[in-house]
Amino acid sequence: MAVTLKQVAKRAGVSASAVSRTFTQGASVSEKTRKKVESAAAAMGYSPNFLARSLTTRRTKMIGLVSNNFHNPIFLEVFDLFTRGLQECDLRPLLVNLTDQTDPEASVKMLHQYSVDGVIVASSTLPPSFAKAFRDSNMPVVHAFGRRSSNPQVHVVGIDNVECGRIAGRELARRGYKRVGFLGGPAIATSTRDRFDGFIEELTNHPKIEVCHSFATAYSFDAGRSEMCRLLAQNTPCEAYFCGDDVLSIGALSAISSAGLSVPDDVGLIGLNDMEMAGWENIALTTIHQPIAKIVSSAIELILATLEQPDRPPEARLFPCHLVERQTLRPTL
Amino acid sequence: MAVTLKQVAKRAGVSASAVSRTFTQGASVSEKTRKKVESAAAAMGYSPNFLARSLTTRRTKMIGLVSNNFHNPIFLEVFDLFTRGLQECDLRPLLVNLTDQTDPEASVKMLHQYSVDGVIVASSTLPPSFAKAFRDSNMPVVHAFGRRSSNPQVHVVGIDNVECGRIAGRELARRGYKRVGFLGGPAIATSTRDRFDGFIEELTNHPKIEVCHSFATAYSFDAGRSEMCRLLAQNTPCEAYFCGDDVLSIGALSAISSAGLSVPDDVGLIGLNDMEMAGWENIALTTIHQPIAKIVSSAIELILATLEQPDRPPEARLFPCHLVERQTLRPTL
DNA sequence: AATCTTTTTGCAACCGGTTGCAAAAACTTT
DNA sequence: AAAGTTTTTGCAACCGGTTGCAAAAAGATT
Repeated sequence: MAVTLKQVAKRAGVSASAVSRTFTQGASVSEKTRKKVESAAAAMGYSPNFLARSLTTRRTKMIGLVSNNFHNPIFLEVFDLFTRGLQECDLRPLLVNLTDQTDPEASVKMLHQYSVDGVIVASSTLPPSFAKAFRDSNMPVVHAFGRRSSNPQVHVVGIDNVECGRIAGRELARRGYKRVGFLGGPAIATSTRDRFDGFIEELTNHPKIEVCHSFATAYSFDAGRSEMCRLLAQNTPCEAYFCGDDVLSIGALSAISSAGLSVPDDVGLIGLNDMEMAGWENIALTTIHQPIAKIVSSAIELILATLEQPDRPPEARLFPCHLVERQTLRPTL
Repeated sequence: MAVTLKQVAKRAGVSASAVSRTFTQGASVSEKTRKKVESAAAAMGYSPNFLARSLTTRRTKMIGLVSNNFHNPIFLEVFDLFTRGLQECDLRPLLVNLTDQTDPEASVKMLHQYSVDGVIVASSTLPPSFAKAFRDSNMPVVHAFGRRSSNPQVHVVGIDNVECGRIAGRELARRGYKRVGFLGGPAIATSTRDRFDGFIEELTNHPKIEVCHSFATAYSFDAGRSEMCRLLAQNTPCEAYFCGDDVLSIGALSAISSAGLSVPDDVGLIGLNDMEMAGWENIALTTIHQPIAKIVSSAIELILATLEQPDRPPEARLFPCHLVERQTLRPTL
């Protein structure tokens, strides 16, 4: 069906190598044969088969794009950025959705079988078994939205979650709240732990402030909503909450208004991410901005660099975050 | 680096064919050699290279997953469903993000160069140039969320947008609204046109009802919001609007509450899609449910069938939609 | 044990390309 | 025009697999 190099060679009256060379950057072909080949190719609608080519070049220009965050709307933005960014570098994302049923080893093996040049793991909630499998995969791997470890085995690009926790703690203290809560994502997620640690650490500087904490079962609207419902049903909810993620905050927001309470008058909220929706006028969430565009482009840059230079030592790139004030915290007293 | 079939063959003391056959479904190998090969392979960590294999089998088990809807949160659900569904069928999605800068021909060519077995185009706003390029690609193509055409050239799976327009029109009429509006997505999108046509058609049965219409620039929150702002600033906004998509509705909702008006008391809204967010308690959008899970699984089923039987005539599968009543339309008078 | 079947095996060609190498062709220089 | 230099070219081997075919091995039948 498809036109092959040999057919083009025959029609152009040249050898196969000549055809191959016309389609290879920087190969030696005279202007004359190049013209002959190009017109034959155009007439026949030929274009080289990348997979066959990859066999010898050892480059497929495919990147495994792996994630398990298909329920947090911010990841749609993330996928948009990744796909566009990779396409601009002439790379193709092979998308892998890690579900609970997925076997870590199997996904790594699959990516290996498809000879992807590298893997970008985009997840803030990567189970350790996956982290380990990718670490041991001896493919170039960049973990975006991951966590810096003391002994990094794999490139990490993301934010300093501990620092984000501190920022949130500091801000709630500054606003004069006396009883604050941490409403985190899944307790196992490292991002949750780190945000929690920073939050607590900062608030130990303010011994008068009382701190509670609890964890939602997922980074999702429903989880945030039901956790906040539970908290409000207790006799003494906090004055303000740091939610581990915007989508949790929005769930919490919904729970609060359903309970007939108002934000920020009755309960204050601060989120994390600054997803597009946080800026919607009917949400207007005060939140900590995570520079996802920078994270994504940096991850791509890093994977490209690692393709060039595979033995590059693992690197952690953490970007600073900043507070975006909207309308879910009460004014400073 | 990677272990090859030949190395395994050598170690197992058999021919290359024997190794190949142990890893091929239904090939003839004795139990004895299979065991030998399997233990050698396991010891060396061998697994077959899919791309090399694809050269002879002519199956890559890769499916191009093409979309330009990276700003409508419902598409995160769509991508989740597609990736899971494809993975279950042992297929891998090669993701392509069609941006405004993308050249239709070039993307088709690229998918061809990667020898994808088929293409699923998931878009409700596919520009005609792309539709044409994919139609002419002579690859198996299924257009999900597409439009039935009178002379289909390509498989389509989706909903009957005209009928959705009718449902919305009927519902607004039933509620006794006397002045209704259509707030559509981009005027060029076929889905918008069809929804509009159905809406108008239905309302011609109710000559007393006055109908206006306008179009947002995209299927996005911002577009919905700014279009609704514009409408409210006019002297005579309608009593209720059918928005061409939930995300538009939510933008409109925001505009309405910013204007100090209330839903459904001052303005009624009905959306289309029933995205997860529509059910969030602080949104509670009355909307027309689009069965995306069915659409996705049907699209996958159809592409699988087409792989088996490439000359299968183009088919249109349209699923029925139904109204989901929440709280953005006033009760029947 | 000899013959006939069936199963298993390896050879060799092929899938669609790339690339090192040496020969051929095209320029330069004298 | 001969010799030297540079560029272009085709051959052949290779990338990592699969597969038709005929020969070898195993099993069944007499």
